[in-house]
Amino acid sequence: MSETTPRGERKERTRRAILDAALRLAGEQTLAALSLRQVAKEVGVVPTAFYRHFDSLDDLGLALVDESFASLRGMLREVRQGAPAFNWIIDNSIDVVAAHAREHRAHFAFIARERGAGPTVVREEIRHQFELFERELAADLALLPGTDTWTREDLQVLANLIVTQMVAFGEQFVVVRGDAEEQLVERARRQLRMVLIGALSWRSGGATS
Amino acid sequence: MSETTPRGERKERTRRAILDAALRLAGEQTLAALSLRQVAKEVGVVPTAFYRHFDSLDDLGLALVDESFASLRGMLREVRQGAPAFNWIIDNSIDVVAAHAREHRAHFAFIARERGAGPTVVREEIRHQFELFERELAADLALLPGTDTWTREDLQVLANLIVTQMVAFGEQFVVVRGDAEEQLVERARRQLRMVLIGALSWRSGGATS
DNA sequence: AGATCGAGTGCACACCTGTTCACCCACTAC
DNA sequence: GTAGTGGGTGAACAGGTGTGCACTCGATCT
Repeated sequence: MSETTPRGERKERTRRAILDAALRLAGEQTLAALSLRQVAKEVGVVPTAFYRHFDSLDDLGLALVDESFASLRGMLREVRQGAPAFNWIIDNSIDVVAAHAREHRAHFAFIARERGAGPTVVREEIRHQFELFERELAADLALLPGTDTWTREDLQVLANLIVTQMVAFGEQFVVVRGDAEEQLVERARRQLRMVLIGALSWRSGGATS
Repeated sequence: MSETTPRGERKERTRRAILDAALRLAGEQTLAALSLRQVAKEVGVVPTAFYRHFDSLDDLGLALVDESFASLRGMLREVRQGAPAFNWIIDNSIDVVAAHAREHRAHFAFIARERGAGPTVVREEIRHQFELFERELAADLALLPGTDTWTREDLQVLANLIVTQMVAFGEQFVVVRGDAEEQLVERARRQLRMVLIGALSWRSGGATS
């Protein structure tokens, strides 16, 4: 190995290879069922070389979480560029999530899988990241027309509801193939519309029945 | 082992012990990361005895899924006993889910975990079971006042939305401890109210913004 | 020029993995 | 009472597991 490469570059290349291999292998099972030796073999490197880059598989898992959420944050930034109106949320955000899920399918699937199973530390980090999303979304919602009379708590509750739906949408989107995709998008759009109609008549509409 | 027990009873007892042990161990990691020998040791039985009861760990997994959903079905039956009105759905269904989640915490956690990770066959079975729930809920929703003009598809979409929320609620409920529980319940109630307000003005209310 | 660093190697260890096989021996059926 | 059934045993297998340690040898520093 190693023709004549600058040191840092070589290290970075191996690190990337490990991350990619782990992401691929975790896609077939789950991170918790993954072994250091499997990853090393997939990369084409001796098992002990792994330790030059990560302390443990949990460490690797956290790195993958970071990577995955980096692309998700990019997505969020994109969503925020639109005009602040309810219709805009419905039409744009779902398409943006779908586009990014298509592009980073492996990362989406990884998050979906490790969100519930996966090493404790990884689960916690993912949950934390989603909480951040939730807070940012709540802040955005406060800027929308019609939410003037809302309490901070109500905004948070709605944000949680929307994030839950989007997570579920992403999870299903990543599993589905081809023609069913558009169908899934249409359903998500309708659901988000239902939710936002309900939200619009929240303070004004009152109770139920 | 085996003092002087009737044969069938003895077998059933061991089977139960295996299921319980597997449920407990899976709670600490995930089913996919579980080994036959771990389970056998936990039960206090030799590894090969496992095969007298299950063909494989996947087989065991399916049995656990069946068990978990059996209690969920009991829950569903309970929810259906109420009067068919929107208010009733909000006030009852969440409490019922919470009560059952408290009582069958391990089963709920198992489903939540294995829904995303876990052996393929187990994932598919869980997804299928939730689909059945969705269909039953859609049928119930059709009986409610105000859904007369809805298409079958719209009912399905709303049912999916509600099931998604309830699954997310169950997942979070099972993770939380003590005082935060009631807070979580209150949030779920408010969210369900938002959703149903939106649903009520679905056909009548029209688009948005 | 020579010294140092550090990514990747190779070997070794003790342990855990699924599965096979022949074997008990308490229960059941006759 | 005698034959058969079947849950549980214990040893053995070929292989996979994480990790420690001494090593190479090119890239980097002085």
